[in-house]
Order: sequence, then C-alpha cells, then structure tokens
Amino acid sequence: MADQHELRDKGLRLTPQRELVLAAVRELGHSTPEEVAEKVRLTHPGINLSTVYRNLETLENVGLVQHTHLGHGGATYHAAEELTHLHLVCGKCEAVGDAPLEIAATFVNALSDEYGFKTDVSHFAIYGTCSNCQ
Amino acid sequence: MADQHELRDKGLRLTPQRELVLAAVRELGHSTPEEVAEKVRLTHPGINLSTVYRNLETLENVGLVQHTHLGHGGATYHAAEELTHLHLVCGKCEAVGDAPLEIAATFVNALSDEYGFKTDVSHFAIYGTCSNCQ
DNA sequence: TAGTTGGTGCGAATAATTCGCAACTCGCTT
DNA sequence: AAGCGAGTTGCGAATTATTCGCACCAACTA
Ligand SMILES: [Mn+2]
Ligand SMILES: [Mn+2]
Ligand SMILES: [Zn+2]
Ligand SMILES: [Zn+2]
Repeated sequence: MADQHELRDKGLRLTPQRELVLAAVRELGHSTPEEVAEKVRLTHPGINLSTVYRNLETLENVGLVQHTHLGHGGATYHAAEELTHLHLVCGKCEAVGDAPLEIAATFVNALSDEYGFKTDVSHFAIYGTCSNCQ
Repeated sequence: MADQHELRDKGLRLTPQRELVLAAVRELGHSTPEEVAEKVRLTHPGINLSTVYRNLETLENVGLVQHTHLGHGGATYHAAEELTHLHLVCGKCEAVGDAPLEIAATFVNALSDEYGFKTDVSHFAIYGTCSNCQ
C-alpha cells in the first residue's frame, strides 16, 4: 500500500482497522462516521465506532481523507483525492448536487485579491434552493 | 411591537420569553442558543434553555431570525434584517471575517444560470485561511 | 524474537438538542 | 370582567453525536 508512507512517516501504524476505514471512505464517497462503521462491519463486525472516529481523525491529519459539511448536522468524510467539486445543498428537499470547482473561480480570486483569504470552497456546502424546489 | 403581526397571524403568541429571545438575538448578532440564554438570564434568570431553543426555532419559522453555520459545530442565530454579509472563517485561527454579499454576485449568478440553483451564500460560512495565517 | 509505543475495544462521560407532560397564560369570546 | 382553549413554559428525562479513560493487544523495529 502506498498509504503506508503517509502514516509511517509520522510514526503511525497501518492497522487492519485503519485500512478498512480508509477503504470504506474511498468506496462510499461522502459518508458519516456511522456509515463508515456500517460499511466496515459488513466484513469486520467487531470494529468499534470510536475506532472509526479516531481513525477518521488520524487519516485526516495525515491528509488521506477530509471532511465536509453538507447539512445542518455533523460532518461527512471523503477521500482527499476526490475533492474535485463543490456541493449544492437544497434546503427544501435536502438534495445534494455537484458543481465543478471552476464555477467559483472568480469568487475565490476576488476573496484572495481583496481580503488575502484563501478559500476552500468545498469545506462547507453551498446552500440554497434547487431548481426542482423553486 | 410590530413583531406581533408576524406571530399572531400564524396563531402564535407573543410571550415575554419570546420577546426576550428575539431582543437578545438582535443585540448579540451571531449567537448560539446558549449565548442567547445567558443574555436573557441577565434580566430574567428563570428562562429555560429548551424554551430558548424552541423560540429560536419558532422565530425562524416566522422569518424574524435565521441561523448560519460559522464553524464545524452548531448553528448561530441572528436577526433576519441583519444578514447583509457573508462570513469568512479561518480554519487556523478560527477568526470570522465579513465580506459584502456582492463579492459573490457572479458566483451566485452562475449557479442560477447553469443549475437553476438559488444560492443563500451566507447560510454556510466560506471556509479557508485568513491573510494572517497563510 | 522481544520491547516500545501506538492502537483497539468497551463502557462511561460529555455536550448538544429534543421530548413528554403537567401547570400556566396569552388572546379571544361571552 | 370572567372563562376558555390552545399555544407555551419549566423541568427532568431521553436522544444523539462525539470524546475519554484505561487495560489489553499488536504493529513496527532493532
Ligand atoms: Mn443550517
Ligand atoms: Mn469543518
Ligand atoms: Zn430541492
Ligand atoms: Zn486565520
């Protein structure tokens, strides 16, 4: 596994649980800690939820996963490689649509130029009303 | 109080607690339910935290207050009239800066034109790194 | 192969928010 | 002015989400 480097370089270990959590996040796309746990338990029923939380945090520190806020509640996780779009969340039907990052380019540049603020447009969802719900 | 209309029209009552919660939100600007409760308790120690939660929800349904997500955690509330800017949240120092809504105009228009998505740019904060923390 | 130290399972502890319900009161009607 | 009914409140308990403490286990390393 190439991920070993990311981990071992920081004195961390590649445990089965950790591999399983990472694999689950990669397969699921956006997913809550609970969903990750369920996925992992399909093949390894013994895994503990707090282990999932701890590994998501560890994997995020190492840069292999990231979290995003899609709704009013908790965070969802995704593989770091996969963050190539922003999320359009409809406040009425709860639908989550995608849009390319480029669509926010002028906005991001303006924030950078005028405020020196480097934006991560996809950390928080873009909230509003989708075309179906107008 | 002009707010009576907003409430009574929907069969709701203007109780002292409700007035106090609304007044606190208006004075505090962005504030968590807990902060609203503390503010109200300065003059009315008896108010219950669940009453604050319920009234914030009610006032939001009626359109007098709104909530926004400034950080990874819970929501903050503000008076509806006051939502005239978007929030730039720094992931490193936690600072919350403001920027005018107009700075997102082309972005909002693009989402409208290309996806039919009507964006509320200030419901979620804009996340990134502030100029001090680069 | 043994030792060091990070990781895991588990149950308890926190924190944040929501509920259930009896008592209370706002606003309306006689 | 008094009465009534439905919306509200206080309170404690219940949920949910996430974090901790700790003894035991196991991944790396020499
Ligand atoms: Mn929200
Ligand atoms: Mn976050
Ligand atoms: Zn919708
Ligand atoms: Zn900063």
